[in-house]
Amino acid sequence: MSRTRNRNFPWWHQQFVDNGYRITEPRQAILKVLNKTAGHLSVEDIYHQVHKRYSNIGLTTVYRTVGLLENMGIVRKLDFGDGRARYELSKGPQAIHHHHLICKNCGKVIDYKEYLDNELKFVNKVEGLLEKKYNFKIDSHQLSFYGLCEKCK
Amino acid sequence: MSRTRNRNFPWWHQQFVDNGYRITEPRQAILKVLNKTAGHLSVEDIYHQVHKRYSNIGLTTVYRTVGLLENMGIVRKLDFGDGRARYELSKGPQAIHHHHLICKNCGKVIDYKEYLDNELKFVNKVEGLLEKKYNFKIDSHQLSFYGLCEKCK
DNA sequence: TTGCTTATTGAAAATGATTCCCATTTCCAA
DNA sequence: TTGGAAATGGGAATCATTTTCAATAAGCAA
Ligand SMILES: [Mn+2]
Ligand SMILES: [Mn+2]
Ligand SMILES: [Zn+2]
Ligand SMILES: [Zn+2]
Repeated sequence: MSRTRNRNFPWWHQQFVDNGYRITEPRQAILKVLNKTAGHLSVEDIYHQVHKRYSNIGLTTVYRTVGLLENMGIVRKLDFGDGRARYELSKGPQAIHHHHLICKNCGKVIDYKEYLDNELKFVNKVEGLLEKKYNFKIDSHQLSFYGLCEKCK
Repeated sequence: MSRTRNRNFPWWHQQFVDNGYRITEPRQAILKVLNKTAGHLSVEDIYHQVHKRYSNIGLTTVYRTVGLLENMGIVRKLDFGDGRARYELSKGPQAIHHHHLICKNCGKVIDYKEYLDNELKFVNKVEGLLEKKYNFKIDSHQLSFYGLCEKCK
């Protein structure tokens, strides 16, 4: 057995290194929560989860980390109109491309993955068009449908 | 000339009446601003505009009215990540169905209207599917593309 | 028109999410 | 191992939005 350190780094490790960001305990803990917990987590949600194991990690750090992850494209910031930002993974093995169906009355949110192929075709066309016409470099999109859920309609 | 009152009500008038909402000066002033001013207005933007003519109308009223209009489907609430809500007409002669292209760096927002027919076809399909599968009543959608603008890329 | 009922309003205070500050700690390249 | 920059955490500060409540004014009935 060599004393070689475990090279089985998490999927996001290299991206941190490439950006010159340090791999700290708070960051690892937060990423772990994001990987393990499904759904649309608020900063407080994450904070509470993280707090179970690391009661020393501060709320401010969660805010900062989540912001960092957003800039890195690892996480996506969502606004469902409940007054607080929510986050979900946009990279990594857990992340599945999807969009949202939102109830305007009770705020229920459904992740849906239907029509991915059609969407891909459609979205690619629009992206190409927009990139050319407006000289943008597009790297993501978001599609949301709004209405009333089963219970609320 | 008859003394008959002008029946040339603004397009949103009937919707107010139908809902039992009163047609007040603040509400008229705010609607007028929304109709006249293009773009994505923050509550403060609206407040400042309105204030030019009606310096007595309060900020709170703008918040309330804009919320009312959102519930009525007259206005759409947008989040471009700058920490304040923004609004645009979603009904009336000024409203043109469109989506947004957003620069993640400088926050520039472009309204685009391309590919409307393709989109309509695609969106209708998805809507139908989602309504059936999740038993929702869908009444609107939002599509946004994110990237870097000409200057920022 | 006049009065009445009650929705609406405005000012000020409260709230609450997010950011800022800064002294202290931690990562990690050399 | 160590110096220095990056990161942290806790409390204060911000600032958009909401709440409160007394005053006002739409709109309906008479
Ligand atoms: Mn989701
Ligand atoms: Mn727009
Ligand atoms: Zn609902
Ligand atoms: Zn830009």
